[in-house]
Amino acid sequence: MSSTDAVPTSAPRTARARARAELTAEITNAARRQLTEVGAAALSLRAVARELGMASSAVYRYFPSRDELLTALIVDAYDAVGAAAEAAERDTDGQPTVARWGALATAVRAWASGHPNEYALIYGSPVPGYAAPPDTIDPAARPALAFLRVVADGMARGEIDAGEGSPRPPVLAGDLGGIRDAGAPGVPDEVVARALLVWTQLFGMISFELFGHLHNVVHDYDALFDELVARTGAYLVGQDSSRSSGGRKS
Amino acid sequence: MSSTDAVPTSAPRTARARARAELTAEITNAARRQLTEVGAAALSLRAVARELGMASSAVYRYFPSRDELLTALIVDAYDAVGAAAEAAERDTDGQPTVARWGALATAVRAWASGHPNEYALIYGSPVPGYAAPPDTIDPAARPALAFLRVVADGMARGEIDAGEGSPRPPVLAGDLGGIRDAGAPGVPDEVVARALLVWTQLFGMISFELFGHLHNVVHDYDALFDELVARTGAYLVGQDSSRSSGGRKS
DNA sequence: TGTACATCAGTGAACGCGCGTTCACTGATGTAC
DNA sequence: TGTACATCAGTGAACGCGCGTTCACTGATGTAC
Repeated sequence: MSSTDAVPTSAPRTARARARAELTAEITNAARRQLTEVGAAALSLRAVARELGMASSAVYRYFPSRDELLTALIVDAYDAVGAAAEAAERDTDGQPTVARWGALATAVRAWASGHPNEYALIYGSPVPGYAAPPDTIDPAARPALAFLRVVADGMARGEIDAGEGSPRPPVLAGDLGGIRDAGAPGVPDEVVARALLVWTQLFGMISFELFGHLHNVVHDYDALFDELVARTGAYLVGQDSSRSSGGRKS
Repeated sequence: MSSTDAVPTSAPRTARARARAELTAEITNAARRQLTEVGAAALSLRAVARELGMASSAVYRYFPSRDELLTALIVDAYDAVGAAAEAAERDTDGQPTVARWGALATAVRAWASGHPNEYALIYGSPVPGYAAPPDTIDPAARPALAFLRVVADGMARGEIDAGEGSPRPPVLAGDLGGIRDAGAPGVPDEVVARALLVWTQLFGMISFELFGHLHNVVHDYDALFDELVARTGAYLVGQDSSRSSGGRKS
């Protein structure tokens, strides 16, 4: 889950290398903890150093600047949701598409609820003055790619009713085709469009919940989530929209 | 559009009062401009004062603290989207529900695109260390209430097919009922649930666009938006989901 | 209409704070022979 | 295996910065009589 895991953990030989790997992880952990308390924009190198009981200048042996530390946190966060989504996808292999979608959506929401500030870091407002470097691109794509695998799989197994496609402007068809090429082979435009709809709905719903836009309006967020996920699932596979299966999870 | 408009603008008698109203507006304008450049978390009283060429201490004659200035900006932003949504609702009076939904959604997105930092301020991550005071509650509800008017109106005119309701857990039914009571009289739970789905989808889609999650994936955001809004419109009124009307706007 | 007093707007200096980053340094760990 | 030198980790002081907020003050505007 930590960015240092990207580098193979296979027994760093020297004591120095071992200590370095451990301290790098401890620093990102402390930063993550600080994120939880104070939010992304207020994350400070000095506070992290303080929490670890070391001189603030020492942190510079591990991260060349505050922004690089932020980048590590962002990559970690994307990797964490990505891993959660991939696990849900893997664990439901062979199950009906609607169930797989429900599991994946629930996994994303569970991660978000458990790590609200990390969720806000990657799916909320961009951090002012921070430009995400290219290293974040691949991790950022992981959750969506896991989702597209569910869609492509459902399509291949004939569980998704693509209906009769209606004409779309060529630019849009091009974008939808690009998504198909990137991770949903064999999925027609119609279904890619549905996938985009339910995917953005998922994040809109989670953001509304976590950022307080349903405060005093919704009281049982679990129930609402299950209801709407059942609906988006039905929509995704092309079932009649007015038939909402009340399939509840755990 | 400015928070000072809440106080009746009806000719302040004394020159002092007039000057005070003007300067208060100038301060929020400068703050809004700063927001555009630097984001919410980095908004600073001193920078605002600098832009207006006055001593930083002078700002305290108008706003007792930085947080109060932030609150004014938040209220202004909600009022601005709210006004845009209400105008769309009003201007499409008598038109089909799907068209009204399209106009309202397009108006919200247009405002968001034109004021990305204000959008991020109210619909993005919460500002760390800032707790929204009760004054923000009413303005925050305006866009949703305008939307619910469209739904209630469509229901009353028989344009929305409610289908046969399926059983829902009592807590959820209670929440949906609360929404009906708050602004959608006569709208059955089934349709309130659909409204929640398309409403959260709208903001998820806008956030993905503005916060860069579709970067290099989608190239024609207008086309995608029109496509998905046509779909959520059809879903809202209970039309067959696989029939997407290609209704494009302006 | 004119005067005396109260209210308010704006100034500039100062407070204490935490921040990111640099630098010369000490001592420990690693490497070459 | 032992020594000599190079590399690295961590320290503590210092830099310059911008921030929110307070305070005693000056001068202008408003109000009561």
